[in-house]
Amino acid sequence: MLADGEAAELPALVAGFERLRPRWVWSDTRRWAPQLLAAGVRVERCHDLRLCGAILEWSTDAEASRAEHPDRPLWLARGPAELAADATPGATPPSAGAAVPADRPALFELDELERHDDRDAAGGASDRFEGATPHQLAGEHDRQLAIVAGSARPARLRLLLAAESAGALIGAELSAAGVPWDAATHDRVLADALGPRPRPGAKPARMEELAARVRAELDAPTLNLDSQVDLLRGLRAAGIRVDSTARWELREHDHPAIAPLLAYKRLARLLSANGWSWLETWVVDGRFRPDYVPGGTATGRWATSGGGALQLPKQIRSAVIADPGWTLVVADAAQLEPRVLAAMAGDLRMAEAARGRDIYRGIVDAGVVAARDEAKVALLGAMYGATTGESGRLVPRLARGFPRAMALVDRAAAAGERGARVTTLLGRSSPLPPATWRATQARATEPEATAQDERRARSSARDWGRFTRNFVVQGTAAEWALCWMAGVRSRLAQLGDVGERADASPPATASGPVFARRPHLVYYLHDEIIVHTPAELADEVALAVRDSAAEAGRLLFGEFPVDFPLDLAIVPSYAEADG
DNA sequence: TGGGCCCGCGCC
DNA sequence: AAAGGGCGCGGGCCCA
Repeated sequence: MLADGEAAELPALVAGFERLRPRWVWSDTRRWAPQLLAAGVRVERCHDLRLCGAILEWSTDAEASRAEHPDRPLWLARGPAELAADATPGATPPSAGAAVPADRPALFELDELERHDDRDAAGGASDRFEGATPHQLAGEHDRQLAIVAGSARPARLRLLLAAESAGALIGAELSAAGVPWDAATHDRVLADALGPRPRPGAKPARMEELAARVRAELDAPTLNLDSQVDLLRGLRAAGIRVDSTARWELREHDHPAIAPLLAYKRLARLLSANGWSWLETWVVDGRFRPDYVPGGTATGRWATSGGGALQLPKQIRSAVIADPGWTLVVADAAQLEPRVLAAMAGDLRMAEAARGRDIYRGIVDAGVVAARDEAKVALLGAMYGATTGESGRLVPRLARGFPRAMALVDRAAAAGERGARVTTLLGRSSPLPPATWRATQARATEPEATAQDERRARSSARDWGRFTRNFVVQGTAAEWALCWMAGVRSRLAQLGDVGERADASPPATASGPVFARRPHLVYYLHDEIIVHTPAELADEVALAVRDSAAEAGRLLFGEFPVDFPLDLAIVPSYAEADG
């Protein structure tokens, strides 16, 4: 750990070096970026050793090269004192002309890799550093670069590592800036739906009324609607034949208790997930600051640990309101995953169907299916591995129309069923199935295997096949989104600060020292972003967002003729953008 | 009392 | 309209 005195000097030191536009190499962005941002220092680019190491650990593209670099990491602490020694005398930040090459990495001290990376249930990265001796940061960086250089597709991996690291910076910046949130509007939404805020321990009035009606209709005066067990028993006792209390199953039944029950469940969800206590916990000083976990899922999509930022219900998005004089630029990539599939499969016919705005309409126009809804269901089924129902019935039609795209996902599924890894376009590899999965497969091949053993094995093989089928598409879409967002980030940085003109928007001080006077990303949801910007820059921001989308397409797919249209809106409130 | 599981449901 | 993939989270509930 840094000594206190050194930690205090860190932001100024980093800010000084930043003028040389280095790529910072550090252990973990989550560990370093927040304190820098809090001190008003933004870093342009970095190499996140933890995230990049996790990618390279499993990359099948890098397999051969990894074998040539088997050394265990060995961390050597390098503190700010040594960092400063590279600079002009003392701890004075160097001027732009100082003799430090722009691409020379600056080194941060690291005593041990943090390891909340337990994505690999199959075992791997998390025990990799177990008991490792302290080790040189630069050595680990060199090791990672060597793996990339010796890999099958170094340019793609390099792009992936840069995008992943940019994502890590963005994650920290989103939390630092926060989503502008109007607590009064949120409270109004809650009160309209639930009734006034109840006393602690009491249920909102609307929920109590609905619960009473359900109990009356079921003739179960003491029924606890919040208990799944109790509720299931109550429904059955009233003659409603259900196997669960899930909404989609309840909807199938015609009974006077169902409507108030569904209404109750909807309100209960709102209250527990985004009610008044959520508001008090997560919205401070007019900003919602969730804790993002970039690269937190197997496919490379982000996760959150706290705040539930990736599940913001549409119901409360009206509380996302730009500061006075500011506005929101809300953009999402329309039908991202099918477009990604078409491009990565090199399926020209599917890309053609996707050109313009609506790929589902395009599939109908190509004569593959008769109706837009059928196209949608078939395409989702192809990407998710549907085998039954309408979706399963339509998938073969899709396969005839777009054999290349279908072959790509079918190959991925077949690999998964064998227990093999699959890889995204840029080189992120899927985890291996857990040991229990292998045991299930092995059992079915034994001489004394029963029919049930075989059924179980086939079923779990298909389960894993659906995962890998979806992995390649979802993971590559996540890569597109990372590149998009990284492009937006760097373009916004070039727009710079709004000046001190009398007619300029006032600073958004709650966004923190780095972002108070400049457009900045505030939200990211898989294929959607929100930029909070001074109103006078909104058009420039929109252009930056569109340019970045086009650039992301070229970065991943070169000149392959696929486009990634955006639904983009410049609005004061998130609720006014079409979801 | 706290950890871990299941359920249900919000988002993509 | 449902069913295929990925998640997080809160509540209930069981068990130590």
